[in-house]
Amino acid sequence: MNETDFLKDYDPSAFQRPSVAVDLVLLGIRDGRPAVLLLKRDQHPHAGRWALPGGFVGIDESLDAAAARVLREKAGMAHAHLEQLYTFGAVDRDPRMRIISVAYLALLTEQAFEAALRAMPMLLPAAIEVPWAGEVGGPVDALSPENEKLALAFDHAGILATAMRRLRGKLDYSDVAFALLPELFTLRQLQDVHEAILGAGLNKPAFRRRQLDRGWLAPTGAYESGAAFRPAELYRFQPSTAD
Amino acid sequence: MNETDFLKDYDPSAFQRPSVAVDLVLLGIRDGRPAVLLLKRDQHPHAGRWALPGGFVGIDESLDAAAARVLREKAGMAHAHLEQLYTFGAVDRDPRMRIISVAYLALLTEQAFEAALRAMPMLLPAAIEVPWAGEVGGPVDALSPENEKLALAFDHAGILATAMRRLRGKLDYSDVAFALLPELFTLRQLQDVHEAILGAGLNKPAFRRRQLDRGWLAPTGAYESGAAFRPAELYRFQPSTAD
DNA sequence: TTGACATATATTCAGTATAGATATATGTAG
DNA sequence: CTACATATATCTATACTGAATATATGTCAA
Repeated sequence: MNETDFLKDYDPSAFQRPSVAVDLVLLGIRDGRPAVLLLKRDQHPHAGRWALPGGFVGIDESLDAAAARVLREKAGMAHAHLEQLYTFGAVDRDPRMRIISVAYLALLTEQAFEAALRAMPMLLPAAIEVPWAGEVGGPVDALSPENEKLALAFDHAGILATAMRRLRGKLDYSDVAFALLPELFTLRQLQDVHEAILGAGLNKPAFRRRQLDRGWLAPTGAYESGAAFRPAELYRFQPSTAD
Repeated sequence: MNETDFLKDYDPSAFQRPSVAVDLVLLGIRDGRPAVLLLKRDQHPHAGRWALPGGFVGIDESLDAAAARVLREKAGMAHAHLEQLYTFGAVDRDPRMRIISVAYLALLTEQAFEAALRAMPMLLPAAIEVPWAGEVGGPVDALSPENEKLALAFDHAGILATAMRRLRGKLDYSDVAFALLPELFTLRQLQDVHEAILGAGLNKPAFRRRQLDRGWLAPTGAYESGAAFRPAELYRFQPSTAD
């Protein structure tokens, strides 16, 4: 910004500022499908619709800190994989006033997802249905536990679609999948996560090879228990030293 | 955001709002290297340092519209490939006041880059030096025409590094490279753009094959002229119909 | 105690893509 | 007309991928 613009701004009444909020896509895998945690709006506007948890950004609070605070306040969660997704700034996205929303993607393990549901009973777990393949695609649907399409508030359907595109895009060149898994996991669990996000089956031996060759998987020597068949080895995610 | 938070906001004096700005990374290829257009700051803070062109977002202006306006006002340009990059929201990124900046990446053809320099003589073309390979990396440097490292204002060095990471990441699965080329171009020019952005040489026959197999290149039957050797065929970018 | 079973893990093989090297084509310049 | 620089085409060895097959290892039920 240049100085002329800035000087105008020194007078707080010179022009109006938009409000800035963060909205969280709390995403996990549930019953083999991607799922998101939603809150029901009980007030105008969009009363009765389902919304992503969010909150305004404090004047002395960074965006990342605001996202972490919303995670704490709305999902009762101290830590999660949090990454900025996209900033939504259409003028009329909120009919009340100008609100710019910085969307964050929060990735939850299955345990964290269920813990959030217990801690905050007003949260609804909604399965995400992605009706397109690959990474280029239009809207997605959020389904109620009864498998009915949910009406989302504001532009939150668009935010959700952006989250799924981002997640699919990053899946095979980044380590995001591990943010959805517990500390110890089997290769089958890792593949299940990939398949849930991609919405497609994968070739098992090829998947194993690629994952093991990546150098991110540290075998633990321990094995899963309780299965009615040969138990699989448990692995741990080990961030690459080469990075 | 929930209603409690929102009601607080109905009273404009209840809490302060941050200012929201857009900053543009005006990027082109110059002398075979990626280059960015910068403005010298003549006022406190960071007086004498070089900054990305930017401007505040109007209360009735979408983020994309604000970016397009800055492109027009600061670079004298009606159109360019514009995409949102990342939103920077550290509390102390501007010492004067709280300003959240939504960074945009603007891709300019070589002609557009030079036209901007002519239209706005205060713009400085700075070569970008990326001291890392691949897509994961730290800071980058902006070099003056005399090849000296420029001191950038605010967190703009970080924004520039984010832009280069994004560009490298998108290069081979998206069509961004064509935004840096004129309407008609040869395969050699396309490869030059890729090599400039990646900072590395590429195998020529393999590059040609991959590009031609993608289905984005429409041969025109016309050939370049004026070269002291066999002229190459001119191609046109044709967005895939399958997408 | 033993064999059926379901899954993990290992191996193999063919088809495909890729990098790199080499060969050929085609314009300008002297 | 020939040298030359580059475009374009062809070839080959290698790596990767998907799919099929074989073997290992636990639980469970007869």
